[in-house]
Amino acid sequence: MPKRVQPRSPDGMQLGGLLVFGLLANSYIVPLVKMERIPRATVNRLPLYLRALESLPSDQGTVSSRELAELIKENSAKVRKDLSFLGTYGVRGVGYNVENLRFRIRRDLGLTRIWPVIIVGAGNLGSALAKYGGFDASGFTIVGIYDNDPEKIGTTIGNLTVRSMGSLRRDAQERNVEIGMITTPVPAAQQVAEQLADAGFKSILNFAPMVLRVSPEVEIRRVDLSTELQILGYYVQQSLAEG
Amino acid sequence: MPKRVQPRSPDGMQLGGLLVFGLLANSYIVPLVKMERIPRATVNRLPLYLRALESLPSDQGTVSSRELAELIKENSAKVRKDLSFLGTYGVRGVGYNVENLRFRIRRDLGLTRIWPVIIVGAGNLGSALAKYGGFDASGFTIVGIYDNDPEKIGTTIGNLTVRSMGSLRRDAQERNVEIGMITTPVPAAQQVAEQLADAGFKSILNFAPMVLRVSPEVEIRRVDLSTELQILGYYVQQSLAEG
DNA sequence: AGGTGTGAAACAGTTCACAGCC
DNA sequence: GGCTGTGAACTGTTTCACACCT
Repeated sequence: MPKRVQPRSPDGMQLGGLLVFGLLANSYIVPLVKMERIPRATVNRLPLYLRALESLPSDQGTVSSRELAELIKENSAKVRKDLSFLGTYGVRGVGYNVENLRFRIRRDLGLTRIWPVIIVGAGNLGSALAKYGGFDASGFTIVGIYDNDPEKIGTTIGNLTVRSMGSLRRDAQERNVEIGMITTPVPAAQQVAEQLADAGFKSILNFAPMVLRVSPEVEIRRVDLSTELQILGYYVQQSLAEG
Repeated sequence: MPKRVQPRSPDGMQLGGLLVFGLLANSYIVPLVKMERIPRATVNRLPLYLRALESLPSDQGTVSSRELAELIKENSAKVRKDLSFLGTYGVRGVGYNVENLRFRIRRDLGLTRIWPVIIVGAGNLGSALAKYGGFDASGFTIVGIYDNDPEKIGTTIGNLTVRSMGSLRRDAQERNVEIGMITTPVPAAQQVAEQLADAGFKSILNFAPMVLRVSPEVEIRRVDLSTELQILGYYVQQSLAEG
C-alpha cells in the first residue's frame, strides 16, 4: 500500500529541496519531510529521456515507458522508477504525456534558462568545442574562451575572441557565468580549476586527463578520453580471453 | 577467517577468466572456480590508479592505499578493495610495490600492447582528436580517420590523410583495428556504428549525442558533452535552490 | 606502530511482479 | 488489454572495523 510522501499533494509544494506543507495560521513554514533528492543515477539519465522525448514525432501525444526504454536502451521498469522520482504522473493504461514530461524534465534540469559557459584552454580541443554548435540546442552557450598564451590571446575562434586569464574573473562575474570547461594541458589544469573556484564557478567540466582537487561545493565532471579508451581496452581484451 | 580463493596460490594460475588449479597426474585441467570478474566500478577506476602510479616520483618504491586514495580523490578502503580484486599483494604495514602494481594494472587493462584506433568523422571534434597527442601515452594510437564527404577525403589532418568510408572495412581488418571513435553528426552515427560492428570492431567510443543500438557484444561508451553540461546544470540549480 | 585484506554492514541502484487504474 | 506506480527482492558498490602481518 503506497504510503510515500505525495509529491504535489493538494496543499504541499516543492520548494528548494524541501517539501513544504502549508503556511500555518501564524505564518510558520513547516517543512515536514526533507524532500528526497533525485538519485544521481536517475539525474544522469534525465538528459537522455529529454533527448528521446524531443526525437518523437511532434504529433505523438503520449509515450509509454517501454517506448522510452527502447530509445535509451534501458528497461521499462527503470524508466518508470526514474520518472516516478520526478513526481510526474503517467496515466495507467495510457502512458506519459510527451509535452508535460518534456517540460518537467527541462525544468528539473534547469533548462528553462540558457546557461552561459566559458572554456579555458584554446588548444585543439578547446577550439573545437568553441566552434561546435551543438551546445545551444541543449540549453548552453559558449560566451568566452580563455588562454594564457600571448600568441593566442586576441585571435578569433568561431565567433569568439580568445581572452587573457586575467580578465576571466571579472568577465564571469559580469555575465553570471557559473559553468566552465577546462581544456588546458595537464600541468595547467589544477591551477585553472582553483581560479575558477575562486571566481565563483559552481561547476567544471574537466577535459584534462587528471583528477582535480577543489572545494567540494564545486561540482566537477571529468571527460577523460584516455581513460575511456583504456576501459574499452579492458573489455576488448576480456572478450578475447573468453574466445 | 579468510576462506576465499587464493589468487596466485602456489599451484594455481589465472587463465582466461578461470582460476585453474594444477595439472593433475593424467593431464586433466581442473577449473575449480569461475574466476570472479573485476567489478565494473573497479575497472572504471583502474586507469586512474595507473595514472596516479605514473605520477609518483620514480624513486618511490611503495605506496599506501591512503596515498593512492588522495591522488584519485577516493577513500582508502575503496582503494584496498579495488586492488584486492587484481589479486595484487600489498604488504601489511608497508603498502604496495609501485612498480609491481603498475605492471599488474597495465596488464589487466591490456596495455602491454599498443591499440590501434580509428576515427570516423573528420569534423571539428574528429580533427581535434586526430591531432591530440595524448593518446599515445595511454597505449593507443590513431591510425586512420574516415569521412564520407568528398571535400574532406584526401585532405591531411595531423599526420593522417582522411580516407573514404569505403576503405574502412579493409583497412581495419588489415591492421587489426578493433576500437573506433564516432565523431560524426547525429544523423550519420547509427549507420556508422553498424558499419563498424559489421567490420568486426569490438568497441566504440561514441561522441555523437545519441544512444547507439548495435549488437551487445560490441562495447560502447558514450562521451556526451551536452549531457554532461545538463547534468552539471542540474546540480548548479540544486545548489541555488538550497541557498 | 603502520598498513593490508576482508567479512559484514550499510547504502545505492536495478529488476521483479503485481495491484490498481484507464 | 494495456500500462503505470511501487513495495519487495535482488544485485552491485561503498564503507566500516578489525584481525593479522611486517
